[in-house]
Amino acid sequence: MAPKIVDKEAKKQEILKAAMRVFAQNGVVKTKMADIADAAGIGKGTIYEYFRSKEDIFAEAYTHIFQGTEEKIGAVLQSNQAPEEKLKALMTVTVESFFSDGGEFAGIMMSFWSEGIRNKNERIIEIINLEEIYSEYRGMISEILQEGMEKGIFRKMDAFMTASVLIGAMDGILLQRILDPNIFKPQQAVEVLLDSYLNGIKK
Amino acid sequence: MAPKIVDKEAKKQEILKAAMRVFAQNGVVKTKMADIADAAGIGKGTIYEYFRSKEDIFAEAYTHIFQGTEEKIGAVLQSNQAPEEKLKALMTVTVESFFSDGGEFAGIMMSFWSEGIRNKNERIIEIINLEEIYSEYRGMISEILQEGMEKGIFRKMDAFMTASVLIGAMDGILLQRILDPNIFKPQQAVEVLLDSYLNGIKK
Amino acid sequence: MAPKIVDKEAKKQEILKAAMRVFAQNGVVKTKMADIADAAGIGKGTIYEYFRSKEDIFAEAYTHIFQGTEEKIGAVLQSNQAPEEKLKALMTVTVESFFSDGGEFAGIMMSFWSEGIRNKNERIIEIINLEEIYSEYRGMISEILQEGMEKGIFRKMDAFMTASVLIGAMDGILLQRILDPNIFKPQQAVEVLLDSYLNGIKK
Amino acid sequence: MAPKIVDKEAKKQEILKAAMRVFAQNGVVKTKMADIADAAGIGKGTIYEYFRSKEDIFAEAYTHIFQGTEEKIGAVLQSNQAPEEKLKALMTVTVESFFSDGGEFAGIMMSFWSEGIRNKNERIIEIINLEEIYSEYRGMISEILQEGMEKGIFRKMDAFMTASVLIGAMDGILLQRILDPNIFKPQQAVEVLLDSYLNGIKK
DNA sequence: TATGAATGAGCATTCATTCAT
DNA sequence: TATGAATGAATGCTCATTCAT
Repeated sequence: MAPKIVDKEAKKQEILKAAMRVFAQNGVVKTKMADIADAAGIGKGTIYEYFRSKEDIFAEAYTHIFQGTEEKIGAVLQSNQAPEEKLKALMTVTVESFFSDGGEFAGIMMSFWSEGIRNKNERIIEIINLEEIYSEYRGMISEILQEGMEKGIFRKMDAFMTASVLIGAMDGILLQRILDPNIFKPQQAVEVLLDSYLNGIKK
Repeated sequence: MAPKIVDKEAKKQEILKAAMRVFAQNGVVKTKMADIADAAGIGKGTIYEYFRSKEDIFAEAYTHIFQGTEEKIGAVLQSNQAPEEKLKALMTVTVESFFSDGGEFAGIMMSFWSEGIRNKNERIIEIINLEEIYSEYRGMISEILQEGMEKGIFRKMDAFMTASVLIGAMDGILLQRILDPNIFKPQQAVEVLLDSYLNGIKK
Repeated sequence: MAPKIVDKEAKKQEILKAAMRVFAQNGVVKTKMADIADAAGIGKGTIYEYFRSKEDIFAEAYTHIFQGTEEKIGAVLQSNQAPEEKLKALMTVTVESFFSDGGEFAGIMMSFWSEGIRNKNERIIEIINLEEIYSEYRGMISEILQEGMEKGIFRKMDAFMTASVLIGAMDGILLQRILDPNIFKPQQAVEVLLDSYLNGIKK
Repeated sequence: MAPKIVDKEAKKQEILKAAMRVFAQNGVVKTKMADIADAAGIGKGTIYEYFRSKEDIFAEAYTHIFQGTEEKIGAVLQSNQAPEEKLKALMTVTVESFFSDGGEFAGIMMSFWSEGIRNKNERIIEIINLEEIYSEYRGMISEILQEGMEKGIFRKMDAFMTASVLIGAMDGILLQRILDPNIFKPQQAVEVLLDSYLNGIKK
């Protein structure tokens, strides 16, 4: 009489995938546990066998999405590319991770993002610490810029501020793209952004 | 003989201010009518003497914030400044309107923004149509860029894409600033952004 | 410095009339104090200078309507008419009192009636005791029928039951007439009712 | 392994029964969802597992009550009885359906009735269209009367008006009976009504 | 005396979570 | 382990009544 053998971890991932699909569609707040259960093709109660709460699912989804990205970014930073190329690679990886999975991630990210914003003072900050994320990201870009300045490739500039602007630009581009998926290809936007940025737009 | 004399308009503004404070803090969805009432130091029922519904308050807050900005932007566009200056003025006005009122607006804006995002397919879209807003804004900037290209000031570029990137950059800058108010002065960021953008960062 | 002289009683009646108008239109439950105030052209608070509560207005309206009718009915009963005529007069008076005032009363009566029905077990029973009203009415008709039997004009019958049936018939007629004001003239219906009743419909 | 097995249809009927009990007692408007829940011995939220809204319960209760009656009436109309008998059967069926279920139905009917009255101009009219009900009923009786006149059994009369009077009489009888359940047996009243009506009360 | 601004109890409905099976 | 029936806390909104002026 062995218990039914189920790969708990696999099922958990299945539920998580389902949840992410619904989160992306309706936003986290508007997603009901019943919706997730339906999407996963299981009963409402079953969710609680794998997750403690809705918030828990949210947190795991968040982690799931960012894990891959962080690794890829690390690889870029360790590479020997020229600062210019490194910058481009960094932004490309970021944008791509948003739109991998057919752009579905992007919608969830937006949800995380707005959730992160509105929960500035609450408990979710422990899970989604946008401030920290931005801070880290700023650091990485700053370093590349610094490296470029030291190597005489970039002109003198306020690296910190420029990093902030670059990150902001990327976020904003993603936002517009999410609001209107047909507006432009994100990858293309990154190129325009970097081209303008690197070369200026003035004659 | 006479009823208590109350400046209904003034009181309405008071409640609106209170609501905006709470919206900024907790986000629109998480704000309860009771919270607004508490913040305004009045009873729950009293709110309904001045506003029809929570959605109504939301809409009025939104209008309240954006009214001034739109007018100022119009003035910039009508001016005779050079494209370069016009671009700078446009972005400055936008950023400033976000941080007028001691930065409190910014928090609410973020709320509107994330609300606009998460409500993409619903009724609030009638009030806050982010897509439309972005579209208009893109149009305005595109025109300036076009003008600059025609006048031989800017080099040839994809005006639409560049406009998108510029808007995105601005949004992203604002977001970071809201998340961490001490990070930089938004006005300063705009300058860095435009400087880099206009002149490039490559030597 | 004499106080403003107001005929309190007159004003009270004015408010009552206004209330009755609204009751007739919307039903008692759905009528808000604000509606009554509006209809009376006064402030909400002023109503409470003349009535203790909404229920109080309801009770007074009820009394107001029935007072006249009861007097008229008393007169009929005291008259020397033949039983047949008395019966007709009684029913005519009742029906007429419902449709005096342009039929406006009828609507309120319906409201009182349904209110009386639905409040069978509550406090309003003290005000509107339908059971008692019906009981009295049955008594009056019974007596007329009895008188007719004694005088050999009516054939032997269960006076109590017949009285009940007659009253019921009248009520039901009024109800249909209220639901569809164009269906028939109430007076005409009473004639048909009594004619059938007195003579039978069988050849 | 299996969820609690519940006969949803049975439970729904249970809740409906409970609701009808409370409706009969307090009227629909005054009945709170909490009352129904208490009466059914369940939690407030559970009601919504079986009904969409309070209005829904109301509509179902209404349908529940009338379904049987309409079928029985149809059977009577299709029968080959003499007009006299048909009339009697029709009224008997109607009255009986009111007092089946120990007279509990009658109270709810009253509630429906008064609800139908007071909501003449609103949305509930879609559920309970008293005018239509009366109109149909009038038609059915008219036909029987007509048939009787054609067959030379009834004397010439205004069939429409007489039908109205008969219906009214029945309603009124029911009302009195509901207000005072000990007053008479409804079936008995119908007999008196028809006897008087068919034969007249005059010698 | 007259007023209407202010109020909070009250209500229908939603939904995350529990738990008997 | 899986389920979904059951639940009640929570929320937006209404309206009779109070009371400062």
